[in-house]
Amino acid sequence: MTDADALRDALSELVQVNSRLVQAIRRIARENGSVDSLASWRTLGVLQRRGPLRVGALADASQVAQPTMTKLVAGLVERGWVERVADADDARASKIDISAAGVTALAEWRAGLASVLLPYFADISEGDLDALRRTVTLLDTHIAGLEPAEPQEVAS
Amino acid sequence: MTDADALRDALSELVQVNSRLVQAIRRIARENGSVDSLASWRTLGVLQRRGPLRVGALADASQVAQPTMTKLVAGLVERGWVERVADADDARASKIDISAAGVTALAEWRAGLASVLLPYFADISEGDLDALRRTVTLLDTHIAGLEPAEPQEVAS
DNA sequence: TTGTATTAGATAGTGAAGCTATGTAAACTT
DNA sequence: AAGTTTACATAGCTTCACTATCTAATACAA
Repeated sequence: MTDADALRDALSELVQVNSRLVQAIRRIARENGSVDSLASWRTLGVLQRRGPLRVGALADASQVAQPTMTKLVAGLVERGWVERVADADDARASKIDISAAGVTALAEWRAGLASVLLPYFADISEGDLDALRRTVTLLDTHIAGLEPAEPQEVAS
Repeated sequence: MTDADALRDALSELVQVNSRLVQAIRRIARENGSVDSLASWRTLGVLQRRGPLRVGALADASQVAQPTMTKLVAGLVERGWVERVADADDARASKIDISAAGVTALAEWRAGLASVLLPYFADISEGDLDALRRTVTLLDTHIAGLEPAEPQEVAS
C-alpha cells in the first residue's frame, strides 16, 4: 500500500515537473527562433525509433489523429526531412521514412536543446546523474505501454 | 568533458522521453473526457506552489505571454478554481489565488492521472522508485532556473 | 466478375491555445 | 499637473489539434 502510494505520488510529481519542463522547452525553442513545432520533432523521433511507417501507424505512434499526421508529414516532406515511399502492396498507402537530412536536423535540434539545458544542470552530482539516467531508461521502457503497440501479426 | 557529454546525452534523452510522456498524458486526458487544458492544471500548480500572484508574475512563472494568462485566469475564475483578490496597494492589479475548490480539483486531476499511469509502473523496483523520486526533485529544483526568476530587488 | 464493404489517407471546417500589437486606467516622476 | 511607465485587458491572428467527410484502392461475397 505504502509502496503504491509512494509511487503514485512520485508519478504525480513527475507529471507536474514534466509539464513545466515541456513549457520551458517550448519557450526556449521560440526564443531561439525555431519555426518547427515540437510535434515535428516528436514525429521525426518516432520515425527514427520505429523505422518507416504508414501515415496511420505514425499517427498512432505519435498519439495524434490521422489528419493531424497528414499535415505534419506534409510539412516534414516540404523540409526534406522525410520521404514518401510508395507501398508496392497497397496503392492507397505510402510509407514515411526519415531522410538523412531529417536525421541530421533531429540530432542538431536535440543537441542544441541539450546545450541550452546543460548550464542549468552542470552542477549536479554523480549520484544525481546516475538517477537521471536510470529514470530516463525507466521511463523509456515503461512509457511504451502507454503508447500503442507496434503493429502485430494476429493469428488467422 | 566526458561528464559533460554524459550529462548532455542524458538531458537529450530526458527531453525525448518527456515529450512522449506529455503526449501520452494529453491523450489520456482527452480520452477521460477532461475538458480542461494542461495549461490550466499547470497554472493551478504554479499557484499552489508559489501562492497568490499577479497575472503578470503568473504568466512569467508559467512561461506564457501575459494575454494568454489573462485568458487562462478568466477560465479558472469561471470554474471557481481561483479567486481574484484586489491588491490594496495597486488598483491596476489583483492577486490571483487558488481556491479550496481549485486545490481539490488539482488534487483529483493529479490523482486520476497517477492512477492511470500506476499500472504501467507497478512493477518497478525500489531502486527505480528511488531514482525516479530523486530525479523529480532534481528536475523540480533545476527547472526553476529555466523559468524567469522571482521578482528581485535590484540595487539602486 | 461485379457489387458492396472496408480501409488508407486527404480535405474541410472548427475550436483552443498561443502569440503580437494595442488600448485603458492607475501609478509613478519630475 | 503633465508626461511616462506599468498592469492588465482586448483585438486579431497563427498554429496545432480535433471530428466529420470524401476519394480511391482493396477485400470479399455472390
